[in-house]
Parts: sequence; structure tokens; C-alpha cells
Amino acid sequence: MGLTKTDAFTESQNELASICKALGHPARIAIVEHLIATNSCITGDLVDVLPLSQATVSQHLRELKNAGIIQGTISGTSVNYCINAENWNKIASTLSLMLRSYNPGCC
Amino acid sequence: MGLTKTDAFTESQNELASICKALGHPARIAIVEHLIATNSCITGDLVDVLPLSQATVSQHLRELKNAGIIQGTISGTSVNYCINAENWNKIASTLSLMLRSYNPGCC
DNA sequence: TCTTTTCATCGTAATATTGCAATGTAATAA
DNA sequence: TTATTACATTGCAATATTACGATGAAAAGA
Repeated sequence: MGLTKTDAFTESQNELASICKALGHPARIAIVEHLIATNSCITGDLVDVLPLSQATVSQHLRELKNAGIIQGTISGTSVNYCINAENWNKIASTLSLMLRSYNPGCC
Repeated sequence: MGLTKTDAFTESQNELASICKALGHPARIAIVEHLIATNSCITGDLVDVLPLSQATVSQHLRELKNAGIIQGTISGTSVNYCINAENWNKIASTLSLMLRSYNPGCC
């Protein structure tokens, strides 16, 4: 198979999983960290920062964009990528909610 | 390929990615949510709760266990699964740190 | 116009993931 | 001892992911 049974889960579960999946690769973590650290829109110097080819970086950027984590705006021949502020807050609160909802009381 | 270039990233990036990856599937989100909601050790009623076969659930449980998110203790013929409290706090603080470190100032 | 720069996309190879039936295993029950 | 119960593991098929070279496309500069 290799095909996730998306229909069988709630919208909320699928969304949360989708965000986590997008962050589930060190290169994409590195991209997000870099965008946060520079706190500004960064273009293709991501390719210089990351130990991956331009094509691979572009692919990772697309996945982060599809997940709504980052956004890119064209500016001449280059593209400015940055964190999608609006979505980031939603993501942050959804994730935080889950993280905080655990109350150790068992094992 | 299909092989992540783990060596090229920092330990911290790999760890964070590994946790996110483990949470990057709706079934595993559902498992974690269920373990949190019941706030107690749960055995195989996970198979009844999830729309997946026993073999598949067992596989997802193993991935969550490998990532250190949950732990299981054998109890007779059944196994008690629960959130790994110790690791959960580490995970929660690491993730929260990243989530909070973003300071919108650009786009 | 022609070239360069900057990304995106396509095609491909290697590997990983998802899901399940079937089977294995270990502890309890009969 | 022989079931039975509760999971884990194995083996497989279908699909997804990761990575890169090669190629496309669009804007800016010569």
C-alpha cells in the first residue's frame, strides 16, 4: 500500500499530522530555524546554508509551503521565503495545546 | 536515493525532525491523543479505537516507542502503553522553544 | 537580443512508509 | 498439556520520500 487512510481520521488529526510530517526532516527543520533566526526573508542563500543541491532545497521549500508553514514571494529573479506568520500562530497554538494537555498521572 | 542525509545536519535538528516525523501520521496522532485523554496506561483497545488492523497499530506503536514518545510495559499477556513522561517534557520544551522563538518582523 | 542569475520542475534511482494477512511468541486459562 | 488471548514480527504489494542532474522559465543586465 504505502497510502495513508486519511478518511478514517478526523480533520484535526490529519492537519496536525500533516504539519508534523512537514517538519519531519532535518533539512526542513534547518530551513525553519534559519528563517526564524534571520527574522527576515531569505532567498537562495538557503542553498548555501544547506548541504543539499538546489533542486532538493526547492523541493523541501515546496513541502513547507504546501503545509502552510512558510510562504514565498517573488522579487525579481529571486524568491523571498519567510515564515507564514498567520499560520505559524495557529500551528503553534494547536501543537502547544497537545503538548500541554498531557498530565502525567499514570506510569 | 530515498535516504536522508542525516550526517549533514546537527544532532538537535535530527532529533527534532525525528520526533516530528514520528508524529507525522494521523494514526500516531490519534494514539497519542488517546493516551493523553485517558491519562492512564492503555492496552490493546487501541486496536478497537483505530480504524486499522492489529498489525498496523502495532507497527505505529513501535515507531512511537522508538522515537521515545511512548513506552510499553508488559503485563501478563497484554501490554500497557502510555506516554513516556520524562521524554515528553523534553520534547514539549524543545518544540515549544522553537514555536516561541519566532518573532514576526518581516513579511 | 543574448546572457546570466535564480528558482521551479521533470525524470530517475534508491530507499522508506503504509497497510494487511499470515505466522510467531509468550503468558494465562482450561 | 492444550487451548486461548494479546501482541509482535515477517513478508509482501502499493505508494511515498529523498536526492540529484538536467532542463525549463522568467526577470534583470550587458
